[in-house]
Amino acid sequence: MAANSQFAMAVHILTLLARKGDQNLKSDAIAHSVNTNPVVIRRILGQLAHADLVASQTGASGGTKLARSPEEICLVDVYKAVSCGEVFALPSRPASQDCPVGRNIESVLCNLQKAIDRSVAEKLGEFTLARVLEMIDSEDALAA
Amino acid sequence: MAANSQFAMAVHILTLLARKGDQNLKSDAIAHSVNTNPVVIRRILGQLAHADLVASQTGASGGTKLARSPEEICLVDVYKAVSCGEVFALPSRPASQDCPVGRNIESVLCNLQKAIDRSVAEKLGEFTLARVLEMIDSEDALAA
DNA sequence: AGGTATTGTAACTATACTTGTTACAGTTAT
DNA sequence: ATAACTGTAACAAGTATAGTTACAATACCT
Repeated sequence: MAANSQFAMAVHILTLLARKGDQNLKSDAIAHSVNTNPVVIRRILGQLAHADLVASQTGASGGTKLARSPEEICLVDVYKAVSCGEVFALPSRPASQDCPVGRNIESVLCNLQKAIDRSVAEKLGEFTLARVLEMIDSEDALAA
Repeated sequence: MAANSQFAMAVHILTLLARKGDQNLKSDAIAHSVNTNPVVIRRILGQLAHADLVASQTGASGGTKLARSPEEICLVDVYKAVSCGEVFALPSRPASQDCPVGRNIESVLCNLQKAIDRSVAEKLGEFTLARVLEMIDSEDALAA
């Protein structure tokens, strides 16, 4: 499969929007920077809008801008907006209830899953969009 | 897609093997507990064998047992054995190099990816197979 | 009002991964 | 020898992502 890169694209998109400040940015311009199709961008923007991270305007001179300041947008929010939030999946078929292990593995795995997902969320909680923007700009300064 | 549940199945399998101690367990018996096809089990066992977590014997009265004690098998090892170890993917297409954000986003995302993957690995490093076994057995004791 | 630009979304294709399944060669105990 | 396993190839079905085209709905601008 094409590995799920929506989170990466979402961060890219939000970084562009953050730089644009209060101005609307068109999906076409974003698509150019991300190097993909505008519809792919608009799909992701839809998910971000649903999470109240961005706001779009239709019509001529429309486009999208951030719904909050970059300091108030956390990468956990982005992650939750565009992914299922689960690092690994539980089996689709239930284990055998005839087996002592099968009977209890599901709840153990479920707790483990929650612990792992929580640790990802906590780590992503350490980063704001503002900080990503700083990193981008400082890398650019280094290259200059 | 069918979500990737190989890690969950691998933990289930290893728990069964841990309970069996030094005795060989057949893929058929494992498949019964996991409620799937023996070939699916053998595929995962192959990955676990490659990581030196289990050892199999072919032939009549063959099967598989742990290659180390449950105290020496960590869930990070299992995770690394059966998955790519990446919580999110980087985009397959390179970003536009004409754009200041596009030029630098990849290295920022790559560092972020490493940080997240590291935090997952650290959390999984807190659990040994022995501890999973304890959890399974204590849940069983509660149910009894 | 009318023309134009832009979003939102449906529909379709190509690609690729996971799971389940059958089949069978190779290997080992009895 | 025979029977019982593993290892693995090959294939089908299901499903997710990414890319693309197309178009209705919406809003600006003259």
